[in-house]
Amino acid sequence: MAKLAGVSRTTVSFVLNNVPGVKITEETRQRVLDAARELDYYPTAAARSLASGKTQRIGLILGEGQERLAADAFLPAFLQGVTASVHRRGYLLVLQLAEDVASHEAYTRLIREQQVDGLILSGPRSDDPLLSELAEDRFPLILHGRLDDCDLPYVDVDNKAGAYQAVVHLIGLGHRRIAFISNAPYSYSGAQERLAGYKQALTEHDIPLDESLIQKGGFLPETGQAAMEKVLALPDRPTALFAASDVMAIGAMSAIRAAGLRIPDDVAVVGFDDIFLAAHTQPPLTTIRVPAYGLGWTGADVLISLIEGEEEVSAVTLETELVIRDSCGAASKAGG
Amino acid sequence: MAKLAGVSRTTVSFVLNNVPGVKITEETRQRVLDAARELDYYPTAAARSLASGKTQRIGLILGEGQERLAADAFLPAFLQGVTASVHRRGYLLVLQLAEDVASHEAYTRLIREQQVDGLILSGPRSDDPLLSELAEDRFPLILHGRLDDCDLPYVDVDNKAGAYQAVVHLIGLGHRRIAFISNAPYSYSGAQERLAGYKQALTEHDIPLDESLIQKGGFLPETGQAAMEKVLALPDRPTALFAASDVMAIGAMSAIRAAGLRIPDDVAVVGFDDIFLAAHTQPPLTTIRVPAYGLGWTGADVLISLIEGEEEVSAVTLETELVIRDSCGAASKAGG
DNA sequence: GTGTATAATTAACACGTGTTAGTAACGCGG
DNA sequence: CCGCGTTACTAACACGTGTTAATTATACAC
Repeated sequence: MAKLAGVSRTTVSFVLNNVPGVKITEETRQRVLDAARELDYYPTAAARSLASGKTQRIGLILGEGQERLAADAFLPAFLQGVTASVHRRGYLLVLQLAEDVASHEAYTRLIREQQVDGLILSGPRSDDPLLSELAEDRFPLILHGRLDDCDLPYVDVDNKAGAYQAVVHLIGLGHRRIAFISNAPYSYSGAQERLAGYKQALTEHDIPLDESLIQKGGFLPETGQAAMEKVLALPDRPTALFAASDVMAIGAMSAIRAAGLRIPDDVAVVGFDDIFLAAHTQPPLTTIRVPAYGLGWTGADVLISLIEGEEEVSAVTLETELVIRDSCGAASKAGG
Repeated sequence: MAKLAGVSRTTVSFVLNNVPGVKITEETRQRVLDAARELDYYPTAAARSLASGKTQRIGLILGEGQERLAADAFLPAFLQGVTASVHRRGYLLVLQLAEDVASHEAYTRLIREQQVDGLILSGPRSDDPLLSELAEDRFPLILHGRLDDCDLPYVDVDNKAGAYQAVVHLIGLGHRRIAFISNAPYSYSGAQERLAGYKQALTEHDIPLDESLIQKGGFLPETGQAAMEKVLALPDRPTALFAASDVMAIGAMSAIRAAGLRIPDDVAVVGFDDIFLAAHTQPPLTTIRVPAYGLGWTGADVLISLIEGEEEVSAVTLETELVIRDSCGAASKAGG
């Protein structure tokens, strides 16, 4: 305690916390600050938390299974955004991975032990009863990824609009038989929304839906490859593919090459995510850019605002951007 | 407090913590446990920390700049390993990213505020004075990545042996002009070690070193591409490339294709890391597999052992593994 | 000078747990 | 019935901070 150096102790607390409504002489204030600097004083987190009831920490729960996480080229930028925001607000980040978010053990401890002031929950499940319970308790909670039958605040990218954008681009290039490979099981709302965007684009351009062109993908590139093989085996194979993730696109491109077809001449490809390797596939991948950093940053920022009671935010949706490279054929057409 | 439900309060602490050397009747023990279960009691972390002096948390500092992190296809598996180990030991993980580990603000707060019991420091810098200071204070600290002039315990992969393995493989396929592209600036010990392995392999096989074949890479694929372009412009271009990271290999492959050369026929390529996309490049990449999960797991495990005073560990080095795919030409040679 | 409002500081309590020292209950030999 | 050792429990203190209420110093008007 820095009281030894100065004169008081309560005063130290007032000075260091800049408590409003308390008048301190400029002289004593300086004396306290000097002493703190000399002793290299930092208040003990545990004591502060105990007394104030705030931890100055938030938790990030990543509810992704092993395989999804391993193939998540997205996480680094997302984490970067989260930590940047958290750091700016003077908080710390507690990270927890869970095989399955629905297994409560993952975050009940964090909440019940009061390890954190709030949570970002990535990959929520609609069948999680604890979620509604937390919502009732008004525990500060932000979802990363929309949840249909739930009014908890969330942060997400506009998946449907992004997919729509991608497919309209392909339609604009003259394609009418466009295959779809999902980025994940449809229990993930993101997968549903990207499919919805695909369908909307086709419908609005009077192109009939062909269920045989719609394939399920997973997280690993192999699943994209397998899905594409099925589609290529159809009697009337598509001239274009919209893969709902870049990883799926990369797997699918392996299948297309293996079938002896050229990209984009025989099959045009558009992906989703714009992972950092998308610019270095063969050919470079046209894709929908997702602001991973921004998602993380916003999620943390909104959560902390919620914790500090500044505002009442319901939901934030970030926009995507079409990045045109070579795999869709637009570049060569423009050139020719 | 669950004392209301039972009879005491100190007893509750004894029962829940299973304090050794204290005898409790089986009956009261059950009564306490029942009450705890009924009230869904969890001890408050802050109070526990304050009283015990332990936080049951460890910190992970990632000292990677923006660009490196964005291109780190490695982080997910590493994090998975860390969190799995941390969780198993009943700890929590506090994650902090720092543009530069040498900027102390990144972790002084964590230590001084006693937010964590120990730290894993990734990407340490030898010019960091605080490191030796912490070493003297005997603050539990594990480095991820070796540091030459420092005797702090570390966890790392055997970079030199891995590189040696890769280059010997190429030599075994008949190559004698083998280019090298580093995975990072040489201020990173890992980059130095991989270069050392390359040199050792050549020397042991009586192949003279050609400095013009040794190029500096960075973190982004573009740097690998640029490095390869330089090498290909040489009058006597190499027949093989050892890229010290898969990301460099992917960038280099773009350059090789752009030069109208075939892989592996004209230039054989071997990478390093075995990121999850390595199996889906064109052609699939032969590479050195690094146990990212194991690195994370071991780092956390060793740190916690250190914290709990179980053992005195100095350093752990994990082995790499050669994964043969198509880009080195071994497969086609075997087939033909 | 006296009373009163205001400014500056501090004493004292609270936060919820771990832990040491001490007390009450019990058994048993004498 | 007493004394002593063992067992089962608890009272009381400690951890380091935030915060309210009380205390002392200062300023000002009459």
